[in-house]
Amino acid sequence: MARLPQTRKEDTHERIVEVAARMLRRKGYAGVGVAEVMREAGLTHGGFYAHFKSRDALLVEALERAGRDSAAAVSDAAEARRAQGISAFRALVESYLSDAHLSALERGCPVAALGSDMARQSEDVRAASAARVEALVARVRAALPPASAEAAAVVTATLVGALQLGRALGDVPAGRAMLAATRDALLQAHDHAPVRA
Amino acid sequence: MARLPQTRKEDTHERIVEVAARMLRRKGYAGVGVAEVMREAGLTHGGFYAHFKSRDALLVEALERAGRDSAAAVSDAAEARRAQGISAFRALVESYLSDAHLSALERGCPVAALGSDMARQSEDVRAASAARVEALVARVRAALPPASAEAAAVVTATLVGALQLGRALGDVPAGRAMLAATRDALLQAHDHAPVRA
DNA sequence: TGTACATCAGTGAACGCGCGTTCACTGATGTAC
DNA sequence: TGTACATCAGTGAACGCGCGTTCACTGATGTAC
Repeated sequence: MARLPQTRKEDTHERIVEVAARMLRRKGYAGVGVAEVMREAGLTHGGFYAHFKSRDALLVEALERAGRDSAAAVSDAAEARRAQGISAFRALVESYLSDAHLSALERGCPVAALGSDMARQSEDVRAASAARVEALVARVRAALPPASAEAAAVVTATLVGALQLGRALGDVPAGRAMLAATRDALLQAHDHAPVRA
Repeated sequence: MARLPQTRKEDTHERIVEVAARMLRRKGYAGVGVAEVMREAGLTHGGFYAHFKSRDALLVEALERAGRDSAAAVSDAAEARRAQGISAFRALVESYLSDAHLSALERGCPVAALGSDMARQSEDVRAASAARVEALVARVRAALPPASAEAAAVVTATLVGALQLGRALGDVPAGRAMLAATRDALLQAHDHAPVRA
């Protein structure tokens, strides 16, 4: 499994990125501190710059890691639903807008966790963030029937907005109501009159 | 116009809040610094605590101010469209998802500007933020035909998500395409089969 | 198999800086007579 | 109308703290012979 097993340093590097990927979603861009990341990875902050050119370089790697992990988690949940004969689109919507995702901030979708701050980041970080948005749109498009592919952007906006507002409401029942209303509307629109943009 | 014209101090207070309301949307919660707000209001930072109990207290007032101003701006733009015989819902969607709103971050909707960070704030600030979300949902509901009132939550999520992702894409044409696709889909759904959640 | 040495990952002290908050103060405004 | 004084808005220095970044170092790992 380990190709190029330059293990010592690479293992540490990966551990730092993993910690940062979670902290990034839990606390936002501004909440990721070099010292705290290193401490949570079991190291002292001095060694940080042997692994990353700058804090921003860590954020770029953490974004990619968060996107990959979250996509895998949503895909797994969607696959489990598909196995029960549910359509790909319904499986994606039900997984993304699940109560589990609502409360899984630090392991969830980075686009929902960071969306409103993306435009405020340095150029490198902003580009890596925009790439996460585009990857999410692509995943939504892949789950839509070909005839509705142009609806990918709207559906993505709806998914992200609903998860974010559901969390912002603060009250768990209110957040769940936001998700339930959005699930129903998206699935109804899809069933009765496949969305055509 | 000036009721209770306790002018000197009240004028200053209002000026500080106005500066903070813009800075809050331009730079996010973490970007609002006491010293910078005071400097931009033409004062020194020492006087801040004669006006506010804490930085958080300023944020609460700034959120209310930002919500009120942005709602007024969107309402004005929507009214202008209504005057041309357009439905209230279409007028709201076209105003909220306009290219002007896309690039008016610091004067635009605070929910789109701050959404993903709302859940991370202190209790007071989070509550004031959630109130902005609820006020936005109420405005959307008021613009929907009574039979579609239950769609207010979904539509709000879609509007906020689209504006935010449009800004996150960084590239202006790409952002505008996100808004255009969302406008089309929302208006088509509304015209052909009034959304019923 | 054992010693000598180079490499390398991580340590910990230090830097300059900006943060939110406090406080003794100044100087202008406005009231009393 | 003019002087004496209290009030009040705003000033500026200072506090303790955490930030990102740098750097001389230590001590463990691994290679050479």
